[in-house]
Amino acid sequence: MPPASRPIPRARAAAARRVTLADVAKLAGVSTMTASRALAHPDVVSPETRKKVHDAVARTGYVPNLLAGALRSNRTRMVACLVPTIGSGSVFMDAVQAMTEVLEGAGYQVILGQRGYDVSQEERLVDAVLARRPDGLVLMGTVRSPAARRRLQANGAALVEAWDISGEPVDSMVGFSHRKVGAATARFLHERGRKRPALITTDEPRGAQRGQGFLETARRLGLVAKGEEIPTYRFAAPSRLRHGREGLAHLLAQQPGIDAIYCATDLVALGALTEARSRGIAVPGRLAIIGFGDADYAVDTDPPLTTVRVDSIALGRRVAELLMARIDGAAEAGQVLDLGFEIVERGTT
Amino acid sequence: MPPASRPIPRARAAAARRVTLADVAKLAGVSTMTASRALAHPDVVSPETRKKVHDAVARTGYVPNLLAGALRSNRTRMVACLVPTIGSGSVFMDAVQAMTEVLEGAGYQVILGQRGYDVSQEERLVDAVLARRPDGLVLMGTVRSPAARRRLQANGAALVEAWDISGEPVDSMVGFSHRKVGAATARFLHERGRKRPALITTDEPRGAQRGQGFLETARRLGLVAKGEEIPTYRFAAPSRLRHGREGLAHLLAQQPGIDAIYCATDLVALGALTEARSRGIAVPGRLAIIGFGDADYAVDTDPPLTTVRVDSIALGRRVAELLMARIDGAAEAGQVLDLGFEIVERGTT
DNA sequence: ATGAAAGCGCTAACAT
DNA sequence: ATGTTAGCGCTTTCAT
Repeated sequence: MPPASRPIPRARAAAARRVTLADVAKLAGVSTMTASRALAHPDVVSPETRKKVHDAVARTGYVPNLLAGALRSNRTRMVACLVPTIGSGSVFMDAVQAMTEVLEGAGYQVILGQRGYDVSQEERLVDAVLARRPDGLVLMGTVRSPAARRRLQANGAALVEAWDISGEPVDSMVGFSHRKVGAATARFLHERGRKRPALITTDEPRGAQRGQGFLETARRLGLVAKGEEIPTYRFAAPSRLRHGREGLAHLLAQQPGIDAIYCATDLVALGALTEARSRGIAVPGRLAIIGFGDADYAVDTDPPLTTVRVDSIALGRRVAELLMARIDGAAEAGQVLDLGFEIVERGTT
Repeated sequence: MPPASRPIPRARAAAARRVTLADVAKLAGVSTMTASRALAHPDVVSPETRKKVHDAVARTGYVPNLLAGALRSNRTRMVACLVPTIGSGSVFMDAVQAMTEVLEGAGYQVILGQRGYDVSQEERLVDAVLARRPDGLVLMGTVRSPAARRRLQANGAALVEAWDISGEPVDSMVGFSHRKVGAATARFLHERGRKRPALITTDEPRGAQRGQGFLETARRLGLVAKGEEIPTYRFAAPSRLRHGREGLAHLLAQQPGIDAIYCATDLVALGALTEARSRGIAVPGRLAIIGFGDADYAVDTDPPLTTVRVDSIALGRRVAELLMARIDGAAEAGQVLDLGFEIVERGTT
C-alpha cells in the first residue's frame, strides 16, 4: 500500500512543462530580457520591475535553467575538483569542504571527480569533466597522466593544483612543501635530543617526499649509528593503524636502540603508539613519536600526539579564492602559494 | 621569472575558438547530425563514417559540449548528491565514493552539495542544485527543511534518500534502521551476560535513533539497576575521541558498577577504550565496549573493537543503481531498500 | 544510413 | 531602463 503522502510519479511531473523565463516575463508583463536582468543584475532595472518579476518568480515557482544561460554566456559557474579518492580516509576532504563552502557562497557548484589509482582512467575523467565546461578546475594532489595534463593545459580553464607545490604549475598552485615537512621533523627530533630515529613511511608520492626529506636531513644531522642506515619501514597507501603497529614491531626487531619514530600520518602514529603501550614501552620516555596531519583525534590520544599541522581549511579557502580570481582574470597565472605548516608539540615527544 | 614550461595565458586560449561538432563534421565530410550520431550511437552509422568522424575528433582534439546536448535532450547526465558535510569526519564519504564510481562508469558526473548545519541554507542549496537540472538526486541523511522537501518533490527528478530509512520516502530509499542497530546492540550485550550497560551517545539525528533503540531494548531486557536509569552521556556531533574518554570518566563517576559501554561511533569507542586502558580497567574483562561503523582502524586497536558494520560500499552502489533505474524509468517509485547491518565481534566484548 | 530544419532556454549585443 | 534579434552547440524530428 502506498504511503499517505505518495511520491509524485515522474511521468506526471515531467508532463507539466517546466516554467521558463518567458512564462515569468509574460506574467510580469515585461520582456524576457528584462526578466533576465531583474534576476541577474537587479540594480540595473527599476525597483517596480524588479518587484513584478520577483513576484512572478514566486508565483510560478520558477527555477532558472543554468544550462541554457551557461551555453549562451560561456560561464557555467561550475568548478570541477579532482581528488584521488573521496573515501573516509582521504586527507583532502577537509580542504574540499572549505573550498566548497566558499565556492557555493559565490554561486559556484562543485563537481567532484575521483581519479582513482589507475592512471589510464585519469584521461577519461579529465575529458568527461572538461565536457561540462567548468569555469575552473582544482587538482588535489598531482595529475600523473601526461596526456591528461596536456588536455588540461590546452583547455584553458582556470586551474589550481593544490596540496603539493613541488613541480611546475600548469597554472597556479596552493600548498606546502612535503620535503620541508620531513626535514623539519628530523630537525625537531634532533633538537629534542633524539639520536636514533626510525621511519614508518608510505609509497604514496607526497608521503614519500616527506620521508625523503626526513632521511636527507636526519643523515645530515648524523642521526644514524656508525655504518648503518636509518631504519625504515615502508607500507602501501592508504594509511592504516596496523601499519604503525607492524612498523614499530619490525623496526624494534631490527634495531632495538631506536629512540624516535617518524610516522607518515597520524593514523600510523596512533598505531605506533598503540603498539608501544601494548609492549610497555614508555612514550615519550624511551620512544618519541611524531605524526603528520593533526587529525582531530591527535589531541585526545594518551599521551596526546605530537604532529605536523597543516591548515586544510585555510588551504581550501585559498584555493577557492585563487581559483575565482583566476576565473575573473583578477589574478595572474604562475602563482605558487606556500601555506607552510607547523609542528605541534604534545605528549609523545 | 616564468618557469620553463610556461602556463598558457587564459586570454590566448580563449581567443582560439573552441572546436565544435560542426568543425569535426566538416573535416570528416559529413553533416553535423551524422557526426553526432557517430559519437552517441556508433552502431547506427556505417563503419566508414564512424572511422572518418573518430579520426576528425582525434585530429581536432574535439571535446563535446555536454551543456548544449543536455539543453536540447533534457538529459544532463549529472547527479547531485547532498551530504551534511564533506569533511574527513563524515561517515558518508565511503558510500559517496562507491556511488561516484558506479555513476562515473555510466557516464554520469556527480555534483556535490554540502547542506551544512543551517536548515535555512538547505533551501538555497536545493534551488542552486535544481537549477543545474540534474537527472537525479541523492540525499545522504535527511533533508530537514520542509520548503526544500517541497521543492524536491515538485521538481520531479529521480530521487534517492540514503543511509536512513526511517520516515516516508519522497521517492525511494536505501539504508538501514538505526533504531534496530541500537536494539541489536543491547541484545548482543545482554546475551554476552552484561548486566549494567551505559551509553555514550550523540545529538545527531541518526546517532540519537541508535541510542534510543538501545535504551528501549536495554530497559525491556532489564539491563538496569533497581530504581535507576541507564546511565547516559550525551555529546554534540561530530564525534571525537575525547567524547569517549570524557564519557567513560563521567559514567564511571556516576555509576562505578557499569560493565558495558555502548558508543555512538567507533571513534568514541576508541576514546572509551583509551580511557579504560589509561585507568587500568580490563577490557573486556571488567568492561565491554561496542562501537558503530566498523572504521578501518577498528580491527587494529588493542584489543580490536567489537562494532556494528554497515556495508557503505554496497550502499553507495545500490544507491547509484537504484537512482539510474529511476532515471531510466526502469524502477518504480516508493521503494525502500533495507540493507541491514551486522555486529562484528572482536576483542572488546 | 544520412541530411535539413528547428529549437532547447537563456543572455550578449545592439537598439531605442 | 527596456526591448529586439540572434545565436550559444548540440539533438529531436522528420525527411530522404
